Amino acid sequence: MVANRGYASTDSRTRQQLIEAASQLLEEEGAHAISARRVAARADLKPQLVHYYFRTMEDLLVAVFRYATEEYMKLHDAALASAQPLRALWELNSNMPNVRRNMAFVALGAIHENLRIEMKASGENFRALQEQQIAKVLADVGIDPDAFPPASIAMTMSAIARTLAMEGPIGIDAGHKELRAVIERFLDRLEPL
Amino acid sequence: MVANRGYASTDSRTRQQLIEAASQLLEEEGAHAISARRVAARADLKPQLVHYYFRTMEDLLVAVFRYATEEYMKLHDAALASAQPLRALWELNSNMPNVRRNMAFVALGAIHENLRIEMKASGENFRALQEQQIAKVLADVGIDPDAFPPASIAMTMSAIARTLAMEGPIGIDAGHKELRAVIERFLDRLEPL
DNA sequence: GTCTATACTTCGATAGAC
DNA sequence: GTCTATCGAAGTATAGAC
Repeated sequence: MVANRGYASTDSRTRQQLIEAASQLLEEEGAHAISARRVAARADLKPQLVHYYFRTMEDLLVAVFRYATEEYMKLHDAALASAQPLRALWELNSNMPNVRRNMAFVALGAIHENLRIEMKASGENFRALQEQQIAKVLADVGIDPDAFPPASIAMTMSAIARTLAMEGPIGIDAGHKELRAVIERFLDRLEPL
Repeated sequence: MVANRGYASTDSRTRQQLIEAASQLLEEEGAHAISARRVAARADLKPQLVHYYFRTMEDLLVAVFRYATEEYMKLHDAALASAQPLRALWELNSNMPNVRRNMAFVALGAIHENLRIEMKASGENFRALQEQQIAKVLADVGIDPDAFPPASIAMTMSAIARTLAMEGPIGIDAGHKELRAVIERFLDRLEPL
C-alpha cells in the first residue's frame, strides 16, 4: 500500500525550504551537490522529507527549475522594460549565481527528460522576449536586422556571459577584460547615453 | 600495509582502456556518467581495476583530461596551421563531442582541485595560441586589433560554439541558423576565399 | 497530513589473494 | 605486477508510525 504523501502540498513551508535549499546548492556548488541527503541537510531537515514532498529527485529539480525561472523572469521583465534594456540584460546575464545555476540545469538536463522539456520551453520563451526587445533597439539606431538578427545578438550575449562565468572559477581570465570592453563599446553604440 | 598498485604503469594497455572509456562516457553522457563501476563496465573490466591504476577518481579524471587535451592539441595545431585557420578553428570548435566533453570537465572542475589546475593551464595555452594566429589574420585584412582584440574574438567563437552545443541536446534551436550565418559572413570577411 | 525507520543500490576506496 | 573480495558511506526510494 502506498503511503499518503505530500506531493500536492504546494503551499507547504517545508516543501518551499527544500526547493530553496536545492537552488542555493546549484548556485554555489553545481549539479553534483544535489542529493536528497545534501538538500535536506542544507534546509536543516531530514533527508526522507525530500521523498515525502517529491516523488523523485527529478520532480524536485523540475520544481526548483520552475521556482528559479519565476524568480528570474521578474528580473528579466524589469531589465527589458528599463530605459536601457540591452545594458540591463547584459548586467543580468553577467550575474554569476544565475549563470552557474543555469549551467547546472544544463548538466542535469542530460539526465532528466522532464527537466529538459521545461528548459526547452523556458529557453525559447526568454529568447523570444529578448529578440523582440533587441529588434526595437536595432530599429532605433538604424541597424539592419538582416545583417545582425536580434536572436543572434541575444544568443551571443548570453553565450559570452556563460563563458565568463565558466572560466572564472577555473581561474582563466585571459581575454576577459578585452572582451568586456568590446561589449561595452557595442552597448555604447546600440544604447548611447 | 598498502598494496603494491599500478599507479606508475603508464604504458599499461588496461590503464589506457580505462582512460578511453572514461573519455567516451564524458562525450556521450556527461560528467554524471563517471564512476569507477561505469567506466570499468564500458571498458569491459572489473571496477576495482580503476583503483588499481588510479589512486582516486580525480587522478583518473586528470589522466583523461591530459589524454583528451593531447588528442585535441593535434587537431588544434592542424587547424591553426591550415590556409584558413579561423574557418578551421570554427569547424573544430563546433565539433560536438569535443564541446560536450569539455563542458563535462568544467562541471567536474567544480569538484576536483587538481583537475581545475590542469584546465587552467591548458585553457590559457589554447587561448594564447589562438590569439597569436588571429592577430595575424586581423593584420592581413587590416582590422584594428585594439578595436577587436584577438583574444576577445577567440573567446567569442568558443563561447558561441559552446552555446550551440549546449542548447542542441535540450532542443532549443531558435536563432541558431541566424547566428551561424552571421559567423559565416564574419569568416568571409576575415578569410576571403 | 507530516515525518521516521528502513530497504536496497551504487559509490569510492583498501586490504589481501594470486 | 595484476586482479579480486570486501568495507563503510552515501545514493534513491518506500513502508509504516504518529
